[in-house]
Amino acid sequence: MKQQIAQLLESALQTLKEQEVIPADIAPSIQVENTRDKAHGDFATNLAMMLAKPAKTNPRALAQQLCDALPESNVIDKTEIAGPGFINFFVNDSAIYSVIGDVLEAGHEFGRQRVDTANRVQVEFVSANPTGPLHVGHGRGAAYGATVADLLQAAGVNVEREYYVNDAGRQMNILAVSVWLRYLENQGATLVFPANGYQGEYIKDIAADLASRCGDSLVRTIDEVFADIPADEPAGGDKELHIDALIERAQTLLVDDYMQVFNAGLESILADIREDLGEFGVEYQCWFSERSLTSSGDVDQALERLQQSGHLYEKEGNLWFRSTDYGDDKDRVVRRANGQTTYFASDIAYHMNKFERGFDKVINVWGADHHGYITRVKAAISALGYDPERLVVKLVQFAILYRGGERVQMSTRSGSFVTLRELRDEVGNDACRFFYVTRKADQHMDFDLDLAKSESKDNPVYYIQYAHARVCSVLRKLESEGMSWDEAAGLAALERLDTEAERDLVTALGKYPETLQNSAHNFEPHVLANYLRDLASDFHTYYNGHKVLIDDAQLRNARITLSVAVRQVLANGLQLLGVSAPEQM
RNA sequence: GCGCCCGUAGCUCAAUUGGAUAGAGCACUCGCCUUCUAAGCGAGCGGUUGCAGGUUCGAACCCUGCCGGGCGCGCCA
Repeated sequence: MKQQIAQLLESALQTLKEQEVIPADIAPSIQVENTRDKAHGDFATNLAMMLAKPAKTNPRALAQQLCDALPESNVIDKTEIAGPGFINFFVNDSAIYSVIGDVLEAGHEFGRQRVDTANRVQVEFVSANPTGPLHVGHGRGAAYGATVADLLQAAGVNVEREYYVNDAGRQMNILAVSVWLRYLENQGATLVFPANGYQGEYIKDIAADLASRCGDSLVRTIDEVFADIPADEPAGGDKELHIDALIERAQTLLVDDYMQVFNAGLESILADIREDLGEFGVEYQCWFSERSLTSSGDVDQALERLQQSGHLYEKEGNLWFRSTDYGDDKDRVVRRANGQTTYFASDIAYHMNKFERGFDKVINVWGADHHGYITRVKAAISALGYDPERLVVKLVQFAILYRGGERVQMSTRSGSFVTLRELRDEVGNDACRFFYVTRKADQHMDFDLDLAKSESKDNPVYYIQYAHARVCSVLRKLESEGMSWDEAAGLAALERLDTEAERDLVTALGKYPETLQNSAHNFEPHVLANYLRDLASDFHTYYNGHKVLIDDAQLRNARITLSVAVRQVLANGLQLLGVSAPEQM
């Protein structure tokens, strides 16, 4: 519809150019927008205001000339000039109402675009370190990333979802030591658990599991383990030195068996994360291992490429990347004097790998606390010769939980953080998914647990689902009353839907496809969430004032047809948000 | 100190990316069940968009400077 109007305007523009009202050499981008207020018609353009200056006339006069030059159209009822020079378009009802037939014909495909396989986009999200269960902060990234990916797919993008598994590095070694020490306890040893170790109960479960698989083959005496280890923090020492020494000791004592312990921790936690996300409706096409970047040679290759192009230099034995060439605050070390590559080096290799895999665009969903990394990663991408615009980083702020009006305190240290699983158990997957994406991602959000759990109109999830269930209910009632619905008759009688509420509802349906597109391409799921709430509201208003199951068969068929179309759009939208559309509540 | 993000109704948030009179929900006040689910609907109340300038036909949005809040500034991950 917008395109049709834009074409009419284009034609009018040409006419005025020929009449030399408007200079021939300007080519404005014609903007047709939805009106905010229906008193302004259905669509509006600001064209006259944009052209008034070059045409050396006032906007309203030019608007009139544009209107006069508009070709005849069977879609437009009338145009009006309003405000400072807007041209408002009033579309005739049959054009507006045709969307109902479109919805019913397309069904669950309505609003979706066919996937263009040439346009490959990767969405990487969550990517939490596999050192413990996901918490509510990861949950928001999961809901956001999954929804963005689904939206893009619906918008016709060939999407691949990926989880970057940080299965290398010091944190993972700390996890391995934590598991091993709990295993030793499980095998009867008494020891003081390191302050910097992973304290959670889940470590004990992994240790017990390890014990049942390996028996006592991994047992070493406490004297061996702790001999000459520097004191831990509670004993007046340094917790970092303490844990690092324990890591080294574990590797020395266990030799090849160390990796068995290491992998026991990694695999168990990864399996848990995978299951957790699966239950949350989040699936990945690829779980990408950080370790694989080293074994495949990608890290070496990436550094080699940077070396070749002159972006690396050595200083004090360390190898540095000159990221300051690309606006970074300081240069960054990629390989330490001891030969170890840094985490950043892995990140460089990882992004090189992504582009080498042929993705046109790469979207990273990061916690907002990682924003400092954007500059250096983009710098590396540029230095490797890729267009940094092909990487889009979306930052997700943390959600603050409230229960009973009180902020739920969370801290990793005390182990009192709330896991995603606990949250899902408490409020349900539907409310979780919806609440997480109902606010802009880069905005702090307050997550009201009581509201998410409440089964009332205050809860937007229930509110939308209820609208869907209501239509289902009407259809059930229809059947039990022995009445029937004739879709063709309904479509033929749409002109009977002549009340204001009905026209509003149909207009809302017509906005679904573009809402979906905007929501997808701007990576803003909240736009769709808000739309669905508004659509549900329009339907509730309609439902309250219009009885559907009436004796007038023609009007009844038309109203059912409209209701079913609304149900379809609600279902389509909810599905994209990962929320169920119940038939009964 | 430097860098990034944010500041909108009493509260939680929108605002089609520069458009018309800044909108919803909650809270508060008042109405609506003999009707397909009241898990619903309607009406009212509520604003100097943190402050001050600037850019233009037009600013919550763009620019500058303040004020206030968050985060980041390791060879950690």
